[in-house]
Amino acid sequence: MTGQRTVEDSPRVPKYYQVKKQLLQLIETMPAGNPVPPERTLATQFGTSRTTVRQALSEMVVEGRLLRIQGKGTFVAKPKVTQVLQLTSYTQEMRSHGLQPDTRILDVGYINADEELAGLLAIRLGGRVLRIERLRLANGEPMAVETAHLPARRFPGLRRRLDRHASLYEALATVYNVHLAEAEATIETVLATPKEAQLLGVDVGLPLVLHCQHSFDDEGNPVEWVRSLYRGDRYKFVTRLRPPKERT
Amino acid sequence: MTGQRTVEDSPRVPKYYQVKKQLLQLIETMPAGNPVPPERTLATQFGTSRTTVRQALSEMVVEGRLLRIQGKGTFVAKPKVTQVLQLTSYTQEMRSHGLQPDTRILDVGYINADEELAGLLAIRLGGRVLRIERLRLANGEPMAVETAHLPARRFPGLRRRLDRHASLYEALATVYNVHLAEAEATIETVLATPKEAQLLGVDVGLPLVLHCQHSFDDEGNPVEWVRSLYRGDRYKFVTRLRPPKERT
DNA sequence: AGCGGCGACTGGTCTAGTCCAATGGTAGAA
DNA sequence: TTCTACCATTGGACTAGACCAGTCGCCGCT
Repeated sequence: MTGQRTVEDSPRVPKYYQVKKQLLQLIETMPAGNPVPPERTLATQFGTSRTTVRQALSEMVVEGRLLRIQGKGTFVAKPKVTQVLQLTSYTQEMRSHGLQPDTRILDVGYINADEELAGLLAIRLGGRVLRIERLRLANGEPMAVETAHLPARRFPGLRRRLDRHASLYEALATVYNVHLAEAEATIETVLATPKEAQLLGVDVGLPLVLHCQHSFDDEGNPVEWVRSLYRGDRYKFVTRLRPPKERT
Repeated sequence: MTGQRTVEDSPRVPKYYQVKKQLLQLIETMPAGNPVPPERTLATQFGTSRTTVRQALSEMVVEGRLLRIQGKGTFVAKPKVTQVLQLTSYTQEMRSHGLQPDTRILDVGYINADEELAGLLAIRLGGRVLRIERLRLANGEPMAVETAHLPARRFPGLRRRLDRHASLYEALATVYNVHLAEAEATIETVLATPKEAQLLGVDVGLPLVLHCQHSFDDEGNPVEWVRSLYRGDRYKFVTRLRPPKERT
């Protein structure tokens, strides 16, 4: 008996959390890729319902410790990828991790800027925007979905040139002599919609990291606005911090 | 009838996700703090089980759209706080949002550095480390749990001086003439343990943002290592990005 | 008036199922 | 040998409950 919890000391620990702790011990010494016993087996072993086991497993999936595949089983997951928050292309970033990058264009087209997008890209309301939706993979595995928005007028013919360059940033530099100098990015937690889940090969509702980046060239003009969704179970981000600029 | 999903086009949309979409419409025009109907009522209205309703509600809680309080009800949540990723004190940060900051010391004590901590703080293995665990509140509401680690030898008497300064950083500057110049921070998704959940006033398993910060003074010496847990439903982070330093 | 207890109501956890969807192996047919 | 169908196994989603824990209002007693 663990004894009753004290009112101010020990929080009530749900049953599934106890199961989670036991599972953490179980997989502690397992290498990535190692199979974990099926849910129904674990439920029998732990003397609990399958729902309770599933809850424990789900948390471990969210935290990137396990990988669950419907019809196949549950496996110990690979370590998270550490992504540096900086202005660099996805291709370069993955290569620096020794991973084979790949990009699939999901959709390319022109849209008209609404008020928000017009403000972000410093174009007029209704102005033409090139929208590029891409799926980012590493070693064949989906890692992120990105939707970039660029002012069409500033980069004529960019759409046709996308295939000829290793990355969008390279195309901007080579063809238009535009170099990204700085960006402002926001990061927050969101959950995978059914469509995003399908693209990323995860279950609906998995926590994702929403990263919105507003990039500027070296003259301070806005170049793009990119909305990226990263798998929260697969990524860890790292960045440098400095003190705030002094107020004058 | 919505028709069968095409294999490559439309993902299967779970029933709870349909419920979620309806709930999003329901709360769209509601101000923060507005009560949402109880789960059992919603289950009857939507003609579905309470579990299915709960799943939809849970996702909206994780995303920071709803706030659920056991025994009380479910309410439309306040907008997320945007936290700038920079070297500034919590107190200053919250004030800049027009929020009333408050800090409660949970635990202060000395520990001996293990290998990792010794490396981080550039002290010898087993060296004395001041560990400060704090709960951060804004307008009386828990927002984050922080555990700071500083080399005890470098800052003698710091423990006794904590109460006399508005923030730890101010104490470091005033008493020891130490100013933080730069830090390296990692950010990743974790889930609230029972203890963390209790401290933050949330349910076990709520996604949190784990922020680990390794700070240095203007001579490049390590000053602290801080592990912070922010509520993912309450925070959005913003930062500035630059290109990587050129390789020479 | 203040305090405590009780009950109604709310959300949190768990059980025991059932059914659906995805995976992969095996057997049979071409 | 190759392809297809079937089946067993796995995880995903959902139902109908039951029980627990927290909140708050109301009523009765001091």
